[in-house]
Amino acid sequence: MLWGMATATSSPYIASSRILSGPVLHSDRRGGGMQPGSTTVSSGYRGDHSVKMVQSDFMQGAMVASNGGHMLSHAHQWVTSLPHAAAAAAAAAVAAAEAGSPWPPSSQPQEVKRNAGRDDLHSGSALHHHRSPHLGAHQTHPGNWGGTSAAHITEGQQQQQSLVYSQSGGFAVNGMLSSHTGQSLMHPGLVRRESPELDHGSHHHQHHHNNHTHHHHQPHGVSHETHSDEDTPTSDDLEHFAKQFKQRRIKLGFTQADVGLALGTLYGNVFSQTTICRFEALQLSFKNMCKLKPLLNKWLEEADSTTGSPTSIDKIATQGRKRKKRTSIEVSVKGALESHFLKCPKPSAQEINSLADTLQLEKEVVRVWFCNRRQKEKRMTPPGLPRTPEDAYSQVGSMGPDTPSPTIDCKRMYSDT
DNA sequence: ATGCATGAGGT
DNA sequence: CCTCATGCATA
Repeated sequence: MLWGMATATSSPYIASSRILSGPVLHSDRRGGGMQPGSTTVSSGYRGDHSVKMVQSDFMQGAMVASNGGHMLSHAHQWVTSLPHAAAAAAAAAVAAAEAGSPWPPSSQPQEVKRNAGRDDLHSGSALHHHRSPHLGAHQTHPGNWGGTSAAHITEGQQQQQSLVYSQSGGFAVNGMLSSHTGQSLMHPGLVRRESPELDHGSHHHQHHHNNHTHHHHQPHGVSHETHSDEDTPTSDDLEHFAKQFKQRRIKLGFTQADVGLALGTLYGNVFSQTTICRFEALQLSFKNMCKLKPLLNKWLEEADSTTGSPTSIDKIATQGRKRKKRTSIEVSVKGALESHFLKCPKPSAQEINSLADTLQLEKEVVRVWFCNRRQKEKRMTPPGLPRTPEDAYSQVGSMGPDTPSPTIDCKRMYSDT
């Protein structure tokens, strides 16, 4: 009954009552209209209307509905909503994860606050974004892990939002799921294709992250280094965890997609392969990493405890709405954009306009490109970091407060798979 | 594994 | 319009 309202309110993509709008197309046109022969792959949508629905969307919708009752207002051009009865296993959200922990050390103002899961022992830090969450020792260098530290990011407006998902279903929680797609259900031990770097926590890979988020434990409580806990982890923690997580995951024979799905059935939040992948590669923002860690950690526990649990899983439908076809930007154009980005990461609307014009791209595309580019800049692991097993470059980081890191570029790296 | 995209929130 | 969390679609 939780979705009672959802059904009522219904949104384009919710399969509440059969709204079947069928392919209601609007003459698409976003921004400026595409140029003929431009790089963009024409065709805003393809003609396949598959009936799909993403749980997350569903949930979100439901939530919104229950919360305020207001939800999306505009139908999208590309949307082709489809009715679909959904049998989801999710419910309201209690959630609470008040996301809030930003990078410990960073000039960027952000609230530091931990979720109210349970313990919260920090002494009442006044938590005023202004250094020292609880230990305030650090805080120096700018933000940015890979040092790409663009000096240009001369501003610091960063906000954050809270996510309100998560819920513990009182039901339908059957731990692990293994997709019998062909690679699950194996036993740890013989799986794994090749993993040069094997376990053991004896290796110390100190990365060059200038983030000297030293891990000193709190004045009281938690004092284990095997942080599997939930205090604001240090980036070191995260890195280690991610690494370990990946290892285990692989050993257990799960794919990133499996995990994402399991998380959904397990805790209510479904995640895509992409997200899991990015987590493992530390390509998420620090904050985001912190938020996901606990979940993945739980999964891990469940996973190996359930060793061999043959719960079956069902592939729920995916995708529901039509997206604008992904625009492929030519390399040369990308180069141009890159250049501009270096000069000015945040071009004004007008600059974007002219740029778009010059490059013959839709304004929107350019705008989004910059947004994505900026986001990328904020990820923990600068793309291209010697993340391969063989890394181990002990480059010893004595980098202090500021890491120049001139090289923002990053080269490819080939790894397995 | 990643590139481009969508959307919720905030200004 | 931005930031941020996420993910479809792709290379």
